[in-house]
Amino acid sequence: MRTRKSLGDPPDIDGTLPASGPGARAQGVYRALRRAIIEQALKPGMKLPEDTIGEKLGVSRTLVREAFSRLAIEGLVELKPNRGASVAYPTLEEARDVFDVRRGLERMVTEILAGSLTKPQATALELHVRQEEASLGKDGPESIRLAGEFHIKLAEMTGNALLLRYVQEVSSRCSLILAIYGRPHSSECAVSEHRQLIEALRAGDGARAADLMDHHLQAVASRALLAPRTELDLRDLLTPYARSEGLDPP
Amino acid sequence: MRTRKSLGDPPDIDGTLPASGPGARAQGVYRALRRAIIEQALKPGMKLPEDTIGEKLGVSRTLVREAFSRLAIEGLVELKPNRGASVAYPTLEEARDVFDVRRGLERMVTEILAGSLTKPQATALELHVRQEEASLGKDGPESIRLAGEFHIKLAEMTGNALLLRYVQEVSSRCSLILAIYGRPHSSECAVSEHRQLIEALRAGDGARAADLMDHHLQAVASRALLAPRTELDLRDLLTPYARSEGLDPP
DNA sequence: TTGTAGCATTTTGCATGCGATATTAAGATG
DNA sequence: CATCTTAATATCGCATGCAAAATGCTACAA
Repeated sequence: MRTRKSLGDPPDIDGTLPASGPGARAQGVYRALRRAIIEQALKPGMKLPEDTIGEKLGVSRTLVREAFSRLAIEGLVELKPNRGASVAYPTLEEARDVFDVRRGLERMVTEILAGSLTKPQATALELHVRQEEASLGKDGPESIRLAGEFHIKLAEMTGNALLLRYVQEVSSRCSLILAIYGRPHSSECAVSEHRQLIEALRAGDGARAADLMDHHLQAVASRALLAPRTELDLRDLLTPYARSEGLDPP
Repeated sequence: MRTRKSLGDPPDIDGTLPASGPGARAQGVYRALRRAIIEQALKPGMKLPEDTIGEKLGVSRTLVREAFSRLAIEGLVELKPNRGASVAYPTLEEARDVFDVRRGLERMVTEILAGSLTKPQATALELHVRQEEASLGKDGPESIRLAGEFHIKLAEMTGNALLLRYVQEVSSRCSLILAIYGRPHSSECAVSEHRQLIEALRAGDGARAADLMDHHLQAVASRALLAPRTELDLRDLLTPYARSEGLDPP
C-alpha cells in the first residue's frame, strides 16, 4: 500500500516524479543532487555548502546532510569532517576498482538473464536499443542516458533487488568517472554491442553473453581509463582546484 | 549538555575504539547499532525508537537517524515513513537475492586473488584458519565471527575498496539472515573448505578456487535457506510479531 | 613583496523544539 | 459484548539554534 500520500492528494502522474508525504522531500534532495552530479551540473570536485544547497532546494540543512551522507556512501560526494562536502573526484585507481566491480556485477546479470529471459523482456530490450539508435545522431545527453539505462534495465530483469542496487551504484560512479577521465565526445556504449548481447541472451548462450558483456565494458573502461596522454591527464587533475578558486579554466 | 570531549582529555587507547573528534560519534552510533544487530542483541523485527536509542547511547535523535538511514541502505534496518525504524526482517526471497549476489562477489574475489596472492597473504590466511580451528570446540560466538572474517580478509586482499565494501555488506546481511532462518547450532563455514580454498589460491588455480568458493557458499546458503520444514518456517515468521507484542515465544 | 598574527565571517556538528502523524486508551453506542 | 469514536500519548519529520572549527580578511612586520 502506498502509505505516504495523504488522502486528498492528487494521484501521482509519474512514479519517478517527486512524491509528496513524509520522507519524500529528503529523497527528493537526494535524487536532485544525484542527477545534478551525474549530469555534471555539479562538476567533480565542486564544493557543496549545506546551507547554499538547502536554500536553493528549499529545504533545511538537515535534509541536505542526510542526502550528502547517502551520496557519500555511494561514492558520489566526498565528506570531510569539519570541512564539508564536495562532489567526489575519484582517483584513477578508484575508477579502476569501480569498473572492475562493474564488470563482475554485470557478468552476474548476464549469466542470470541468459537462462531466464522471457520473450516480452527481449522485446523490451530491443525496443530500447532502437531508441538508442534513434538518439545516436542527435549527440545530445539523451544517447548517453539511454546507453546507461540499458544496463539498468538488464539488472532490473534479473529480479534481484540487491543486484539492481549495486549495478545502479556502479553505473552512477562510472558516469562521474567518465565525466572526469572520459573523452568528451566518446559515446560510452556501442549500440551494436548491445544488439549482439540481446541476441546471445535470447539464444540462452550464457557463456557467449557473459563474454560479450565483459568485452563491452572492458571497451568502455579502456576508452576512458587508458589515459590518452599524461599531460592532458595532469591538466584535468587541476581543473577542480581552479574551479574552487573561482577561476574558469579553458 | 556538554557531551563532547574537551581538549584536555587523554588520547584514545585503541584505534578501533570510539575515536574522538567530529563525526566520530555519528559513526560510533552506526557501528554500535550495526554490531548489536549482527550479534542479535537487537533481534530481527525489533522496533527501534529514535529517542530511546539516543538516550541509551548518549546522543541526540539526529545522530540516531543518520545511523538508521545508513543501516537501512545496507539492509539491516527497515525504515517506514512516519512509523520509524525496526531491525530488518528479510524475506526468504530477499535472503536468496543476498546469497546469490554474495556468491557472485566472492567469486570475483577468488578470481582476483588466484592470480595475485602473495606469500605473506597466504600465510596470514593460514594463520586465520588455524584460529578458526582452535575456536571450533568452544562453540562460542567466536567461531562464527572468525568464519565471517575469513571472507572479509579475502576481500581486503584484493585491494579493491569497493569490492570490500560490498562483501562486508552482504556478509552483514547474511548474518542477519542466518539469525532468522539458520539452524541454531550450525557452524556457518566448514573450516576444511577454507583450507582447500587457500590451497587452490596459492596454486594459482583460479577456476578451481572459484568453484570451491561457489560450492562453499552454496553449502552455507543451503543449510540456511532450504527451509528444513515448513511449519518451523511459519513459526519463525510469527516470532517477531509476538515479540512486538511483548510476548516471549519459546 | 612575503609571511603571519589576530579578528570577523562562514560553515560545520549536533541538540533541541514544534507541528504532524500514528498508536494506544477510554468511553460511547449499538 | 463487540465495535466505532474520540481523546491522550508516543513518535516521527524536519527546521532551527548554538557552540566549535575552519576560512577569509586586514593589518602589520620582516
